[in-house]
Amino acid sequence: MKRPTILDVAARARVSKSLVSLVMRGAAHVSEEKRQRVLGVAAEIGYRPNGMARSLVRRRTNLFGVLLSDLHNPYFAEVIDGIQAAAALSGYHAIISTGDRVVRSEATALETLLELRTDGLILASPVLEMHAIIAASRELPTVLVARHTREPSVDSVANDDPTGASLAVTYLAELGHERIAHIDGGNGAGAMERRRGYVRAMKKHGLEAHVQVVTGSYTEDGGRQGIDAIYRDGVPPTAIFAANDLAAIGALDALAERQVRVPEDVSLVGYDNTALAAIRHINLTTVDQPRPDIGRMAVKLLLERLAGDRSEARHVLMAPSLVIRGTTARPARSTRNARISRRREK
Amino acid sequence: MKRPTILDVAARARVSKSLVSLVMRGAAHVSEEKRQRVLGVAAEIGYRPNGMARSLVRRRTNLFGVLLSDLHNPYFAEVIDGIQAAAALSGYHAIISTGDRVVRSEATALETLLELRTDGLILASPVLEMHAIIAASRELPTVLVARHTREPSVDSVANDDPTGASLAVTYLAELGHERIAHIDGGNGAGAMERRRGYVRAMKKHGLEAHVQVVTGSYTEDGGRQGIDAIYRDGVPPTAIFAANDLAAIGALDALAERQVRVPEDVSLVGYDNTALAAIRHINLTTVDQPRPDIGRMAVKLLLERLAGDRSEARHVLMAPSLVIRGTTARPARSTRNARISRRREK
DNA sequence: GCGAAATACTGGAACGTTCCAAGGAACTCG
DNA sequence: CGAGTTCCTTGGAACGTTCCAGTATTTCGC
Repeated sequence: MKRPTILDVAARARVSKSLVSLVMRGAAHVSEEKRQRVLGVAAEIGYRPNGMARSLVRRRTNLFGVLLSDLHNPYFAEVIDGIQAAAALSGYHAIISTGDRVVRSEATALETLLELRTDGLILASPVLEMHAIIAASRELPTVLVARHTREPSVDSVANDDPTGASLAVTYLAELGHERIAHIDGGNGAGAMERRRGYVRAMKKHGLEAHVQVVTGSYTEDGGRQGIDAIYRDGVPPTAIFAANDLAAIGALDALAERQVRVPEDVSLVGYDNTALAAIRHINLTTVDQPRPDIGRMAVKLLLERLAGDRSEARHVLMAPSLVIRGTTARPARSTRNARISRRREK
Repeated sequence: MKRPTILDVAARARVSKSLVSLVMRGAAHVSEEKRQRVLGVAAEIGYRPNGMARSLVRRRTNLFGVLLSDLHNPYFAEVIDGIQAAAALSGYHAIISTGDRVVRSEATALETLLELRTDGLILASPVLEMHAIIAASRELPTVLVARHTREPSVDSVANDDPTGASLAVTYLAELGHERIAHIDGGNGAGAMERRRGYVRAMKKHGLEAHVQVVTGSYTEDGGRQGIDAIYRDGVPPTAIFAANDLAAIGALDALAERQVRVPEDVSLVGYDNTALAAIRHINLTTVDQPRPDIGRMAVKLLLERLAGDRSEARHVLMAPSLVIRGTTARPARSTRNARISRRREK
């Protein structure tokens, strides 16, 4: 019942263990006769090389460890698609682990990955403290995904949040909106960058007078609270840019309760282009991140380090794009002002 | 720059490698003095045991391999929560791999897991052929999740789909509905069982005359097509049980297009209780599967096998439950018939 | 037809742990 | 106080591979 080893195959095929090793690795310069014999015996007795033993002597596992903050976030599923595709092309495999957004369990998951001696580490939006990340990066190539950093010792790849926010604002401004409010993501990852991008874009379009940022979060409730704040006083905006899709959906719901129609009375843009946004029932205009590309880039950074091509850190920002769906439209005529009207008539 | 080994620690702490090994594993009967010395040196030079070497000699990895058909399905995220929690309690770690619903890449992912010598295998709704699964189950404890089987050599744990369907139908019947239609899941996993459960429950409530099954699928489009079929001819039902949440949402959308109000004109029940269903904007009554429990049970089955407690297969069905939200109500009075009215008045 | 080069194969030494048998020191008990 | 325990500690033998240095054997060029 014991698992057969390379020695069992060798004995049975009447060759040395070294030759079996060569055959299993597909090496050249092996006679066809013995190759067939070894392969035959291996299949017959159900031999499968022991990856642990191989890794031990080769001192590499061909494994990338991926530490995910949260499996529930469908965002990461697509990043992993990219990781797996790129890793497979170079003969690597990804093994995924998670710490459920708890620092302690994330640390033990990381520890397991390090003990396993994975050849590289991809940390996707971890809640880990930066010093733990830096410590890991000293032991093996490490890339931080979807968490902004300027740390000189660890590579990173993230979405270009300011540009994404700018895409949303620019699109709304070009539709003719001026009073564009932003429901922000509180202190969520990238929320600061999106907020900053919103403000900068508003200024660029000469709309600094209409800048309105209300506090929200990356949740349905955050969006709902944002709407409450926006409609509490003053002239309501004609367009709202929410920090992410979930907040946008919360906003959508709160707007419906207030009998405010979308997009007739107010346009709404989300961020992330999650599966939710695509649901016809929701049909949300949103900013898409190139998730698979982010995963592929993470692997590329790892491979560069492994090849020894590079020792200084790279911080890559991937360009987002706008996905136009049904929650955006031109502002109602009454709210458009003269200047915009004129411009549109040119 | 080379990673320190147990020998480096031993030399520096002036003890034998065996003692270092004992200290690192937290063994009893080690003098406090040497323990401190070893621990101190280990921390100082950054020693971390090599898991590969350990696994090689111990002939176990304390790793469970989890092969996922599809990371995009949030369903599995919660199953994995349960797996990780239960595994951690017994000193195991889960490593996750996926084949993106492609038989070929699922097979190589499985191969990687086997070469890694994981101690157990959890196959979550794989698209793999059954013979490959049986082959794997001969090499190590294997449990099949969310894929029904009666295979005597491999354990399985799944949701009790007929019971879930019955919960939905029974609830609708008790609300007073008689014409309850079912949009099925085509040949998706568990679709047959849900269909069968629907028919059986209808009979149990004396509603066999109103059984109406239309072909759909586990997608938004499937739900939309189902609605088209239902409203094509005859008297429309007062309640619809969709094969899953996605189909229910497609149905919701198609119903809105036809100006049919939910739940005033027709009640709608989904299946799976995905995050989508909970969104206030959708607020779908649905059947919940105990996902974390399914994961925990999978680990339990593995541990039983590893302890040698059991050699014959177990096929476990977990009980689902109904989550009542906003898409269900009593049928409009005009459509209720006398018999039910009488019964309700008792 | 001879030396060099290519081809085909081999045994032993790693890789970094854990396990085992054993041995010395210190304690316990009648 | 002597024999048996218990407490610490140790070196050597695995675990299952790959790598390296080498040894035959064959092929090749001139």
